[in-house]
Amino acid sequence: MAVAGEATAGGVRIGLSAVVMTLRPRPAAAGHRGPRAAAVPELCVLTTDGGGTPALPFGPFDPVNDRTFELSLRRFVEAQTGFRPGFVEQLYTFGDAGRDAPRASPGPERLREVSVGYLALARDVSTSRLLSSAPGRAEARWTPVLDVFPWEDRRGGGMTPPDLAEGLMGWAGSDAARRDRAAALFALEEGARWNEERALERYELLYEAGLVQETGRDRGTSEAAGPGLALASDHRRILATGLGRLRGKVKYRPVLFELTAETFTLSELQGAAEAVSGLTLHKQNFRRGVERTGLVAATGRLSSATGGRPAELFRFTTADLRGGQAPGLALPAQR
Amino acid sequence: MAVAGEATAGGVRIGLSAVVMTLRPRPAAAGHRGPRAAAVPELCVLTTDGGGTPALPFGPFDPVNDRTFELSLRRFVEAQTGFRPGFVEQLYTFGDAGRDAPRASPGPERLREVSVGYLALARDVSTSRLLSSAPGRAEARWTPVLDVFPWEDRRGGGMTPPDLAEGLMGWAGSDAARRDRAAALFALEEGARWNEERALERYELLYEAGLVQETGRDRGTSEAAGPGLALASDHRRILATGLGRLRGKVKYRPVLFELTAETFTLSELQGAAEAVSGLTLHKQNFRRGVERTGLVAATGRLSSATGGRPAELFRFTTADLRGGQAPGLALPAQR
DNA sequence: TCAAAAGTGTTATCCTTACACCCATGT
DNA sequence: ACATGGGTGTAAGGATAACACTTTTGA
Repeated sequence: MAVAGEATAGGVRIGLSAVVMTLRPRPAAAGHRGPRAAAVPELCVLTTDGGGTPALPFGPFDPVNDRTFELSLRRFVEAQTGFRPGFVEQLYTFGDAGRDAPRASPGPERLREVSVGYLALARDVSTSRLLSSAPGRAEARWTPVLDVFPWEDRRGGGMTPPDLAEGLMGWAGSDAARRDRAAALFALEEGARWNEERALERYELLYEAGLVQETGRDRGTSEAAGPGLALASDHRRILATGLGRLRGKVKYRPVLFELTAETFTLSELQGAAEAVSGLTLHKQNFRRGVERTGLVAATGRLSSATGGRPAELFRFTTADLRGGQAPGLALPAQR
Repeated sequence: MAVAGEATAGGVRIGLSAVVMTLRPRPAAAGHRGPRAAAVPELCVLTTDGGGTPALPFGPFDPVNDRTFELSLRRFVEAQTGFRPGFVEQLYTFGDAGRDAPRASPGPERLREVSVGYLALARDVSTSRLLSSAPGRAEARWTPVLDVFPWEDRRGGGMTPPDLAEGLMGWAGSDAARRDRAAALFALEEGARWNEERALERYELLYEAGLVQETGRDRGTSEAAGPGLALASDHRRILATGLGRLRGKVKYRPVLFELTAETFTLSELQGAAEAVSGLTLHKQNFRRGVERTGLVAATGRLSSATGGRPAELFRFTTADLRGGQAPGLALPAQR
């Protein structure tokens, strides 16, 4: 029976990668005990630490014991991290040669790694314990997604930092196509609008432009620095895929409620939407949008943990009225 | 070197399936030489005929010779069918056990087949030759997609046929959840709105309800009949995935122009959108929507092949102005 | 009484939907 | 002239975006 689950042959191995996301209370900034701190959560991704570089949970597909990819994924994520994901959806299958380039393969042929990426969502798990340094096991932790992609945070009037914009323009040089592409993706021009869903394209542009750490690593040139936290292998690309998918999906399916508690105030819901999208949203228009969907219902109870006037608590109602599918939430940007 | 490209081991085999779609002139109905026949195209999918049941082009992934899935796909589609696809996009990776159930596997272990599905689009190829019965090769042909999914055609006031609605309600019985699901997906209730993107969910519901041929085949029970043309293995499910993806994508990316000729009249463009969506669209609102996107430009030339007043010819312009991404087309339903 | 956050009213503008009508060509 | 399809004007209704303002609590 050999190594169960190690599906290898002809230089191919099938593995599963998991982008497991949750919202966690943002740790209070040192020396700045903001009153609303609890209401501004942070989007985090589950990572393992297999020696230095953080990585996504990654495991072999076990064709003998698991009937489906999804079961396989749930099994190894729990084994590696002690965490049991809820909502799960396939992202993409990555099979390109060279995606893991500089690693020498053990055999005479190059080892070909095919990985099926999955997105999984979970409610706040700050109380539950992740596996830490169990023998022979990777250490699991929650890593803020915007630490990995700092340029994806547009809250607080956050523009693309000047040095990154300069780097992009330096790469583009006089190539008009490059300039246009960079300007469109990063909304560099005055009045241009930022599309939060295009996280993957932005990452890939930065990779191509040699502005992230992975470029140097994969080309075997230098260990150049770059913005954001680099991940192992092509995991940052997979994470960007997951972030883009989540940001898009929030707008047409009620997935945000996979990330929130049973009951929530509308401000908390808005905070969740802002953490996911990386945008500051317009309060009243967001509320009107939420009401229009009919996806939430007032519970009558109040939350007085907010510092100001107590807020009404709502809950998600699965009333998927209207012939169509259950919709998502409008994300009306502020400013 | 053995069978190059046959990636097998541990009971797993990786293959690629292709949903190659194009628009072709609908063959004139016998005895009804309609004048506008040329303007109403038909969405077709490339199929092979490996002994009786039509199948999608399916081939092994060749990890030795092909750097990427996409190259592998392009290679074997061309080899099998003589046809070279243009636009290509990954759909989904299917890995569930039992998806090919009744076939006895040769070895002691069950052969596990993982297939990566792809969507490919092509301009009208009615002039180019598909490979026909070359020795040792599958015969390729274009199969109308709506012959495979007759219930997906809502043009001409097409409602779900009464016998299918009855079959669904018979399956649902007094189970309210089943009734709601069927009613929502097939817009059975008065005034309910049909969502053309949900082709996969509709097919899966029919499969679950035992109303398509594949149900009986996979359960090994009877070779029951059912609406539409059954395909080999789970290829009808993959095709439904592709159809749903295409119908959705048309609305937010300019993919329709991957299917149309260099120049076209707005009526032809509308016919293409109707063939893809299975809807009858509102003429003027469709035009306004097209204009608003800025995706087409008038050429100044006229087409007098229409039977009435000559129509202006337009062409796709890749002017992806406006900071965001190039948009798709609005599909304003008629009636 | 004041800061902080909850929650509401109103308006201009745009897009969607829907109505009906005119225009240019071939037969 | 008339059938056939190409092409247009206009208006109601709803969604969106943007104004600023009132309410309720804790400190």
